[in-house]
Amino acid sequence: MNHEQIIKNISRWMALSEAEIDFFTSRLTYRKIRRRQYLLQAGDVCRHYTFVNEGCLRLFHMGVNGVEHILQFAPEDYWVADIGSFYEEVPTSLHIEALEPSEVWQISKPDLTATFVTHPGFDRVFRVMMERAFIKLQKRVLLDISATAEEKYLAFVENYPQLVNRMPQTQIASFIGITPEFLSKIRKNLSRRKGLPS
Amino acid sequence: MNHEQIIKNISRWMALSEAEIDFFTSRLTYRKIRRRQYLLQAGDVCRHYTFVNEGCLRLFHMGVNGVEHILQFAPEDYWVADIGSFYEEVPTSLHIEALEPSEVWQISKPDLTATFVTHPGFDRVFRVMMERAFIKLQKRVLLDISATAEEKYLAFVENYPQLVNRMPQTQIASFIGITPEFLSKIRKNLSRRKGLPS
DNA sequence: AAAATTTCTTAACCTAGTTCATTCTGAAAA
DNA sequence: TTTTCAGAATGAACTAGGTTAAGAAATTTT
Repeated sequence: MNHEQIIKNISRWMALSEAEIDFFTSRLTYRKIRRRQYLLQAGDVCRHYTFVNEGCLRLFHMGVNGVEHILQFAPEDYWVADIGSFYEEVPTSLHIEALEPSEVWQISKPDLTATFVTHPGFDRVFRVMMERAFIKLQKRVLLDISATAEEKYLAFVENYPQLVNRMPQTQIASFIGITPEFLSKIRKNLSRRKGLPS
Repeated sequence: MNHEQIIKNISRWMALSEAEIDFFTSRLTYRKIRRRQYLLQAGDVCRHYTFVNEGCLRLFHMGVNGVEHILQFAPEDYWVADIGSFYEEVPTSLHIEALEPSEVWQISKPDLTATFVTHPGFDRVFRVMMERAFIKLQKRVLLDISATAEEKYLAFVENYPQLVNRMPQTQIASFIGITPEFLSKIRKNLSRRKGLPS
């Protein structure tokens, strides 16, 4: 429960003074979360920005038919929130759930706003964080509209190597936008082509 | 060639003082662009943030086979840039091209940086702009991984009503991620189902 | 206003990916 | 050690969407 990881994370984007770090960390809350526990459910307002210190969360949408689509995996060192719901304080249509027992830091909107007001440097930190997230998402859109399922899977393997052998295949399929059955086929093909040494 | 539109655009996110507006506008450059003219080509570094005052641009990717995929339409009142290339000053893999004769405001990275440094309020403006863009893009990802081609088209009609009867169908198809032939089918189906009054 | 080019439509055929049903596997309970 | 249960694999039948090609319509250019 120390701040090391989260400070390292935000310092990536901008040098921060002691005072800034102290102010920010004093506003954080630490939470342990059980597997399957929800941090956000459709209909709620997203009240916190969440930083994952350990474990893995997912941000997902659930269709009328009960079909789930994963918008974001959030393993260690990732931020997750429904940004629209958080800033506008409107009900979300998404869910955030722990896929593993996890530990997170959270900051509420009032506390984050206070941080922005008293230490404007954080506007820049969060601007740059948004830019990175945007660029990543844009690459994903390009894949989604242009690539085959196999290409999308290979891109996933490249982008989230730490998750490939950690998440059930059904979750990965739900992130890529294909059925688990088809992902199974793809994987078989790939391993057949590569040839598994005895 | 006055600043009305662009000032209105950025003021949406935050109240700006006279001084801030003056500083910012003094850094802007106005350009008229012919149809088909490129503002950015793969291999170049994206040197400007571009605001569209009139006309319409597109940000797109061109695959090896020559197939184009549109990441963003930028009609009046939109901003467009390859954000990654712009901030990192690395070569882009994207193109920005005018789909119509257009008129734009541009700001270079040095000028935008100067703006951030002397008037930190602009960090907030651009953070909020990024957030909006991110939210929109996240909705698009959800559609891309979950919806049928018809649903994607109907969402496009809802999101860009001003473009539906203004852009060639082939561009719309390239944004949605389907072939123009199939979009033709979808449109026929829709108009048949709706029944066109004599 | 003719020529040239781009865009749209249609239709026959093709395939990547889905659906559904069944079996298999392995880890956790008990 | 057996039972349970979620996840993974397999395969057959199906369908959304792609491909190709050719002609018709619309726009741009001259």
